[in-house]
Amino acid sequence: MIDLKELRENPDRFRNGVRDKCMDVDIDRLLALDEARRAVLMRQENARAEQNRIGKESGARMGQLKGKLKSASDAEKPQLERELAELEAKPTALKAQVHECEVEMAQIEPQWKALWMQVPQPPAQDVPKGKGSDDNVEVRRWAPPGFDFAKTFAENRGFTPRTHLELVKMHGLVDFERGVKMAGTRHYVMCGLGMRLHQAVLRYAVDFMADQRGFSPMGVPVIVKEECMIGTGFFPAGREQAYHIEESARGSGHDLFLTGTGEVGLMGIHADEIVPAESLPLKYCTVSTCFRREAGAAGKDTAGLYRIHQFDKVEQVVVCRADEQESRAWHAQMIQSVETILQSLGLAYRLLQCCTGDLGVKNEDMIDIESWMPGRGELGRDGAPTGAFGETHSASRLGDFQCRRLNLRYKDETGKLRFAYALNNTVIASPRVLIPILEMHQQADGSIRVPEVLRPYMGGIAQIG
RNA sequence: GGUGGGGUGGCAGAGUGGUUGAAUGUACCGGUCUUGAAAACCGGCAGACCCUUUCUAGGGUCUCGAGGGUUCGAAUCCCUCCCCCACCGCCA
Repeated sequence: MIDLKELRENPDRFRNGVRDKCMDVDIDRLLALDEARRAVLMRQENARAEQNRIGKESGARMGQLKGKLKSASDAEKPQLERELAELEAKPTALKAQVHECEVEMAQIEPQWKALWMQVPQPPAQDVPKGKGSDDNVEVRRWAPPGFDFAKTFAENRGFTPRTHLELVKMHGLVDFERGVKMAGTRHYVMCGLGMRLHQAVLRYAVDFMADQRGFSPMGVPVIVKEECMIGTGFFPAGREQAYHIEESARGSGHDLFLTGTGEVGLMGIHADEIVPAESLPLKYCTVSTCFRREAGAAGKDTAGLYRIHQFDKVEQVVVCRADEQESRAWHAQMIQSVETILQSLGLAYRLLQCCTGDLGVKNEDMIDIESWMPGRGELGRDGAPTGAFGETHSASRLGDFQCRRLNLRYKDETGKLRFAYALNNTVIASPRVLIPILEMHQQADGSIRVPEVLRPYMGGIAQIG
């Protein structure tokens, strides 16, 4: 969430942020609610202060009188009662005042809070303006030696590619029918070498981050309380995307939600903490199963491993000092890690600077990495797909938006408490990344060459089929 | 699932209706002492929010698991919920 003080001082920054992100949050209404809230708060606090003052002044006397009253004779009672009533008159009136304020507050506060939570982090200055993914700007692209983006797959490799769907069927790597039988649409069963490849990719990515980049691997909950979802910024906006375990409906416990990314568990670790400044930057990675309802995506990418309800992902996060330059440096490093991995897997990819309209509520800067998938895209003259980029990674800078929500702080050199800056990036998401791996490494006969870096994780197997 | 015991400041641990945001210990920070350290002694040591401000402070409200209630006044009494611990049962 955003800093309310900053909103009051510089509302235009947030008005523009909302506009540039093509969102609809009424900043002026929030400002009005905020002002109303503070007015009520002030009245309430003044009444309370007076109440407390009187309590200190004559509280003891009141207690005394009450005590006396119990053992008082009938003759003494009226006098005592009178004094007591006199003493109680003022605080009783104040009590009513406080209650009045509470009632008003109960009106204002929920609206104020709800609206506040919706205000997005404004995009960084240098993020290109745009309406949606069509306005994203390509930063650079890379292809393995011998692969030229200007040519078709057939021209590059000398044969027409099979789609990953054909390849997994051919080698029995994935069983969609039985996945659907058990769990419905967008579910699948990973089989044999398919499962091994899936695991190999994940293990390789975790080991890379731990060994080559010094990130601490963590195992985190994938079913979490609502606070974690709100704290990490996925709720309220993304509520429809998350599976909801409604324990409350059973009359016990609290509701839980399945996380759609390891980011939730990783960032939740230090929620409500003041971490030692020396411990920054925190560099964590995790491999976790991710669950997504894909609400609103009906009919989109229905076939294959591209858009599924359950997958596994290695995620990396960095929590660093509240310093934009440092955050940018980490962003670059996290992206570089991914590029190293993709290159070692022999995949072709491009980096896209996402435009303002393609950003979510919580990020101020986002780079998407799309891998080339030869089996995707329009059909060519020969009836085979012409290939297309498909998003496999997303690297975000969140400023202090997420840590503010999570209440994750550190003490800076001057002793001031500050909300840390957060970043996150996919390391590898599988099985989606198996699509480019299978399609890029297929041979003319349909067999698949296993990228060398994965072989140690597959018992040395170099080829599938 | 059953029974019992608990949730108070970084930790430990008092406190059962009225200057208790909270004793005490300990940890931590600063100082004195010391060649240095330890010990001892002195001082400091929660956070959020609101208001004012000569931009450095000052004032106020809230917070003792969470929420609600009783009361002039709640850490303390009542209700609901959550969590933790121990033992038993069940179980991957």
